[in-house]
Amino acid sequence: MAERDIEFEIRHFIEEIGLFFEQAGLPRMAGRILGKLLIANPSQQSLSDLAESLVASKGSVSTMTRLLIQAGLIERVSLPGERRDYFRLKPNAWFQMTKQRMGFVTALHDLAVKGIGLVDDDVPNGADRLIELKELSEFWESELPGLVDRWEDFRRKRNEASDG
Amino acid sequence: MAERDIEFEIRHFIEEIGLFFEQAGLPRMAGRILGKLLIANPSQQSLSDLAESLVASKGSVSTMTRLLIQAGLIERVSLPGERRDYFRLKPNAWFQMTKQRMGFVTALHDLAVKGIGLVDDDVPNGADRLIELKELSEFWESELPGLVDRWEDFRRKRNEASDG
DNA sequence: CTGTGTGTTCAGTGTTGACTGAACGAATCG
DNA sequence: CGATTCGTTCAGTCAACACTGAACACACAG
Repeated sequence: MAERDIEFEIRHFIEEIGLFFEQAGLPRMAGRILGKLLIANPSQQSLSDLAESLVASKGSVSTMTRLLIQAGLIERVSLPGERRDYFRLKPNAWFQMTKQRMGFVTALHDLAVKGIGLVDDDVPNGADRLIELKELSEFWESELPGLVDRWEDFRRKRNEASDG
Repeated sequence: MAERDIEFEIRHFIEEIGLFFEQAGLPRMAGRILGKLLIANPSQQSLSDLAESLVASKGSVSTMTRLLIQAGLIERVSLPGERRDYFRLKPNAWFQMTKQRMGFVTALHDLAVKGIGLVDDDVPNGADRLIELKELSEFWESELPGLVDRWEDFRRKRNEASDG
């Protein structure tokens, strides 16, 4: 495959990742930054690097990096004697993302409990849908710790396999 | 607590649910419909019911119910000798939602594999972030079946406890 | 000090998309 | 057959927001 084709495919890949994360609720540009950082070499990229390769304004990249840092997906890297900052994906960022989703779960739990309190006690099965919701969030809360453990096991085993 | 207060609180609850699902990517009106169906008595509501109680146009409700049906969260109920249709939450809708999220996971998996193919083989650790992504989606795929089983167990136990 | 490269902020723009309201088709009742 | 009610569709409106580009503040070099 020619150099030019690969370059084209990489741009396409970044765009796909951008669309993916847009669908997941992030601004498209934030998704593009994630895409770029996923395949970038070197793995850390400066704000100007990102702006140039994504054909975006520095303002936009600045805002989006801030967003992504706050979301815990990337981190800022500063080097002594270097004026510019670099950004790179946080290790374990993807799992972090799923862990953060758990905030949603507890929010749902609270809402469910609140709703149950509002339902008329005299109505038979009046709160059954809310109870199901509450139970689901409790289920997730009970599952999370084991999930984290098994993920760490999973990663460890993969690493051992690739090292040895 | 006075009737009027409860009514007010219920409206507020519906609004909160609406905001919650808006944050999760749905249109706010779709979230409000879910909120209404969560506490509604009776549990099935007609399009006109929903439009009236949510102070929305029938057009909007029609569009959003279609969306929610396609998402597998609600279902249409028609009765013989009844002109109007009714909508109600699908049982197990909430868990269905988490299962559907898994579609995202496989999409991510495909993207990760694609990205790995694009990374220059000569670069040491060039694809490590993509590999982490791929492994995470594989991890989720391996976890899902057990998760479903345990959720069904969980529900069954709760039901037995409340029945007996 | 000036000059250069850095990142942030912010007003303005353009677009997306949720929502409305009216027009329409379909079904039921008199 | 109207007349009525139901649900859908669609053009238009409005607000939210991603993104740009310029102005700005800061740091360092000469």
